[in-house]
Amino acid sequence: MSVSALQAPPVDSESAKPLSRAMHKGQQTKQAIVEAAVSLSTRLGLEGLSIGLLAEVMHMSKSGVFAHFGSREELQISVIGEYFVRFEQEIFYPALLQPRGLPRLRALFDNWMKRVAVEIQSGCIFISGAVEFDDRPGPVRDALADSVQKWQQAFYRAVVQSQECGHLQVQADPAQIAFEIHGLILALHYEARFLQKPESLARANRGFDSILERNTVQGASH
Amino acid sequence: MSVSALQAPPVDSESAKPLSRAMHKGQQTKQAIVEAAVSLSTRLGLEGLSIGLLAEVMHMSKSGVFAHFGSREELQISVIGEYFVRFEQEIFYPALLQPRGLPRLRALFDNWMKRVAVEIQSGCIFISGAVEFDDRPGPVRDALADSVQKWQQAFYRAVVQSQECGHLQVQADPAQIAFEIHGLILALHYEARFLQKPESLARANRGFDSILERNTVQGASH
DNA sequence: TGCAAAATAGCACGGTCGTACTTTTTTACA
DNA sequence: TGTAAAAAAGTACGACCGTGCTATTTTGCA
Repeated sequence: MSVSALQAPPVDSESAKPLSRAMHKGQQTKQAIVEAAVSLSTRLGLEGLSIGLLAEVMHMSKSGVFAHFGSREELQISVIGEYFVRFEQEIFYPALLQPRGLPRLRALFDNWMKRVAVEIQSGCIFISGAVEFDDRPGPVRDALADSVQKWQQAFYRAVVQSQECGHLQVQADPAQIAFEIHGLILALHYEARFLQKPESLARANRGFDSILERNTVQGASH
Repeated sequence: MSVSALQAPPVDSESAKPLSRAMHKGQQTKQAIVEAAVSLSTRLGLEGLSIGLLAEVMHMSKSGVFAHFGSREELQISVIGEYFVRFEQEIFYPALLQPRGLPRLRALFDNWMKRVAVEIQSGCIFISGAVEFDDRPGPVRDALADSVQKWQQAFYRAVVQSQECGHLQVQADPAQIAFEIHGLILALHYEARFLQKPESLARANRGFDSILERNTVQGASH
């Protein structure tokens, strides 16, 4: 589960989730609980997620749900883990199918935009969680920061590779580019979800194009 | 308290706050409570603000605090109002002392950066509140959205004025510029406060300069 | 098929929350 | 200074929270 987890699709066929065969009942329902918890957390935040509400949604008793995790913190950490796995599957792995450099960087951003179109209605744990845990140290905050830094590194890597491929100017600061892209994503979330401005998605796309233009090597093929 | 509230400094000398004379005891302590509530809310969010904790900080009874507002929602709305007043005083009014156009736009952003340097340790209600209330309709959300839109309009106005003064290109989309500036501020908050990256402030400043450069009228004096 | 083990439910506890109601204290003006 | 009004405290209630403990049900393997 190191950074290399972002480099290649998962190869384990043992711990995969929907192979109800070879998976005991407990693990199945635990997986189902985590999925319901993710759904609740995207809307209510990790802090808004309560075991009582989760039990109600699952048609289970509070203690039945609780027994799978042992503590609320462990539940929250499981949610973050599951959320990150989905991030990998929906955004990163598909982007790896594109060739290195600008095409992959674009795919990374485009996949993100597709996901955001959904998250406008639900919410993003990496954004709400950052606000909820920004001065609340502990294992939940650590798990959250780890996940965030993993995708930030993946984005950073894609920018650097674009430079190595001769698509982006070598004198550009890749961390600065990653920072500005992050800003576009945050502004999109804020303005589309809270202020309900439908034009925000186009604005984020325009901002991304503008960043690329201004750092593109003239005449490069991509 | 309409949009014009951003256009000029307050002129009322009657309802000003520290004139303990002519202000009954109740209003004084209410003001003190609101100030303590703002301090708590910046750190814990508007949702994390509780009457019990606030009473403890104020060395008062819960019911004593409660009586001043009648409901938690009213307390939260008071906090938002006070927070917005500070925004005006620390960011907007000083910027109005600068001449129209780029100097004022720069002052707006610079004042913001100064304030963020403080908010790194505490937090920003306009950011945490957006996450907490993005799908929780009601008067608190409305008050929050109103305040946010007021400063967004002030920023937008400064950009348009920069175009009118011949400082920024007229073909630029001022709303797009405002959107990208908003993104820089959000990324700064996120990366400095949650991820604790100290270089974020410089990154935000670089991003702002880059936005201006790319929309500046060549040879304009500013 | 029986039986240990795993999964789930039931119940209780102490805590915090917002808020309603009543009582006491403090204020400010005649 | 006396007194009505304002401010603050006291108390209680019901709701939800996380979590520990015990009983019951369900599972899966010998």
